[in-house]
Parts: sequence; C-alpha cells; structure tokens
Amino acid sequence: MAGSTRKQGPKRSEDSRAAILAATREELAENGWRKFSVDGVAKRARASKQTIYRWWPSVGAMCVDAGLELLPAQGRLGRDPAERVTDIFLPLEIAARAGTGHAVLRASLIAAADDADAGEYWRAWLQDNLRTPLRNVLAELTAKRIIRRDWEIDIAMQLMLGAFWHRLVLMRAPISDGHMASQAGLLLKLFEET
Amino acid sequence: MAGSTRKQGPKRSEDSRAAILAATREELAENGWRKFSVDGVAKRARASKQTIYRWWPSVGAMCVDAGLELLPAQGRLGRDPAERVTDIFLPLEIAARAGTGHAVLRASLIAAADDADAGEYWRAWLQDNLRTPLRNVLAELTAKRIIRRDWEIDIAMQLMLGAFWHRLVLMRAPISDGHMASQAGLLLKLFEET
DNA sequence: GCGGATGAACGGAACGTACCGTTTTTCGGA
DNA sequence: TCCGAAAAACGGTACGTTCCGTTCATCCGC
Repeated sequence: MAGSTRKQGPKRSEDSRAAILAATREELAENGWRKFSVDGVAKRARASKQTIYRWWPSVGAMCVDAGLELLPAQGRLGRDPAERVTDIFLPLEIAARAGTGHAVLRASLIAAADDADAGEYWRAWLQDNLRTPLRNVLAELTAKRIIRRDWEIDIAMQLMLGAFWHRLVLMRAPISDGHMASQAGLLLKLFEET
Repeated sequence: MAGSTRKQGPKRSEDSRAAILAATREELAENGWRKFSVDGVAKRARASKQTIYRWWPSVGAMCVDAGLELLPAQGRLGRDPAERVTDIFLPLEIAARAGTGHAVLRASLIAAADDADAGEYWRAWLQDNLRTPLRNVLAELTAKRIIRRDWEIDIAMQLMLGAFWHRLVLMRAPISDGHMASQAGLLLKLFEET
C-alpha cells in the first residue's frame, strides 16, 4: 500500500496539541512525575482525555514530547573545536536555565527513565540529535589531528551529559552559564593528542 | 525532660521492617516509581499500611531506604591512589551488577529525584558516605603532590557519578565490571600534577 | 495498660475506556 | 456544480477500578 488513501475526516487540531503539551509542562513543573495527573492536563488544556490517549502512545511519551519542545533549535555553528562540541549540547543548557525549564526538564527526564516506552523515544532523540552530531565532530577533529584516534563515542557522551543529569535530576542544583562549554573543555583535554 | 522516661510496650519489629523494605524492592523492580503501589507492598510483606506510614515520613523516603540497603558495606581500603578513590564508589557498582539491583537502584534514584523529601534524604546520604570520604582522599593526594591543588570537590563528584547515572538511569545500559575504576582513572588524569 | 502490629474499611482522587452530540473534512451521486 | 452521507476529531460526561492516606477494631507482648 504505497498510497495509503486517507479517506475522510478532519485533520488533527494543532491548537489542541499545543495546548495539551503546554498544560503537560505546567503539570510536570508543579507536580512532578508520580503525582502527574492526566485529568489535570485535560482540565488545564480544556481538552478531552480521549484526545490525549488518541495521539500519544503513553503518558510518558507525552511528557518527553513536552520536554523536547522546550529545547531551542540550535543556532550557530562554531569554528573553534570546543565551540563545535559545545553547540551540540547547548540547547539543553539554555532550556534548563530558562524559566521553569529546570523543573520541566527534570520531570520529563524522570518520566523517560521510569517508563520503558518513553525511554525508547527519548533515547532515539538522543541518538539522532546529540550522539550522531558529536561523532561527526569528533571524527573531524581526529582527521585534523586535534584529538587522539582511540576515543569512544559513549565515553564522550557520558562526559558531556553525565554531569548535566547529576546536577539537574539528582542534585536539583542550578546549571551554570557556560556549563556545556566547561564540559567540552574537559572532553578535549582528555582526548587531546600525545 | 532531661531524664527521658522509660517507655512501655514493645519495640519496633525488625522482622516487619525488613519484610517491608524487601517488598518495596520487589515492587520497585517490577513496577517502577510511578506505578509503585503502597498497597502492593503491604500485601507482599503481610504488613499493615499503618505500620508503613508510621515509620517512614514519605513513600519516596521508604524507596530510598530500600535502595540504600542494597549497598554492601565497603570492604577493603586500597593503597594505590586510584584504588582509594574507587573503593568509595564501589558499592554502587556492586549493587547495580547484582541480581535485580540495576532496576531497584534505578527506581529508587528516580524516587529520590521526583520526591523533594526523598531527595533531601538521599543527598544527605551522598554527602556523608561519598562526598566527604572523597574530599578526604583528594586532600591526602594533594598533600602527597599526586594531584594539583585547584581541584573542586563538586567537579570530582560529577565525574565519578555522572556517567553512572547516565548509564543506570537514563540509558538503562549495564554497568561494566571496573566501571568505577575507570572513572577514578579519568579523575586522576584530569587532576594530575603539571 | 500501653505501645506496636495486623487487617478491614473509609472517602477521595486518578486511571483508562466508552459513549454522546457537535464540528470539520472528504467523497460520491444527483 | 451542488448536496448529503460517511468518517474522523473534538469537548464533555460518566463509569468501574485501583490506589492513596487515614481511621477503627482487635489482638499481642512487655
């Protein structure tokens, strides 16, 4: 069925989708994950629960969606090696430092960690938007003889993200301005030539 | 009331306490944090819910208790600098690699991250059992001129624990044998003299 | 008898599903 | 071309179930 004919009916309401995700963020920031209430989201968004359950495979996936929507599209592409690495992870830092982003992002990640389906969704995003770009940049830096040849991508990911989770999720500590730049500095120092 | 009057009646039942924490671990491993059920714990442990609510200030605190009980008392004290650092964090690695420890520890940490009270409890444990010992060891290594003087304890904690959370909580990836030793190696390399 | 324990019961909240009536979109026949 | 039928999405209400956190009744050991 190449052309699966979409027969009839109205399209999905973008207004409703946006209202539901905004309400999800409010609910996550106020109540966290365990006390998160779908009824509360429906009431806030003036949406029917049916609409929520129709479009999201699980409550956790909806929370991850709401969290990811908080990340700004990455802007500049730096020239300096450290900047190249930093820019990949900068959206996380920016989102965590803006408004209630800290609480929303934390609860959203907790949802991804606690719910198996949501976790798969979240890790797929991580793979596409952070891991692959980082691997490309590191490969380029290897070719330019700026870093050693024997780096491992998972070690690099752990170094760039581990401290972020530690502060954001477990310690509830603020994310400082320049956090990702610092981590990128550590990474390049560990991987530098000779 | 300087002289605390001798109380009458029976003491707290150790059997009940142990059964409740064991049941909590089963429940956490099977259902995670959001679907964690106090009724389920009571049923498994053949305990009354009143007993649970009497002795733990919150459900999250009980889950953290159950998780911490999984950590073995740390054994040897190494002589090598890397071993000294490794030994502090080794109980986490051991617990995560044994049986259902991976799932229990993950859900327990999620509870600590999601519940404010449980988080305080958890961070107090972290401070006493990991942060302070690490600071002592690092101070000793500084005196012996093995590492530089300008290390920061929070950077060190992030480096030792960040990758662990990343794998255990967010990625659901196994913790390899020797994980903490590797992290200790990275730490000493970053902090080494000259 | 006092304090701890079990077990049953309570009102309230949230879950996930099933309808309802309405609105929006597309298709096919007059 | 126009118009009505069919399909799908929507807000809203209701249902039965599960879990929460608390309270009561009843034992038991010091």
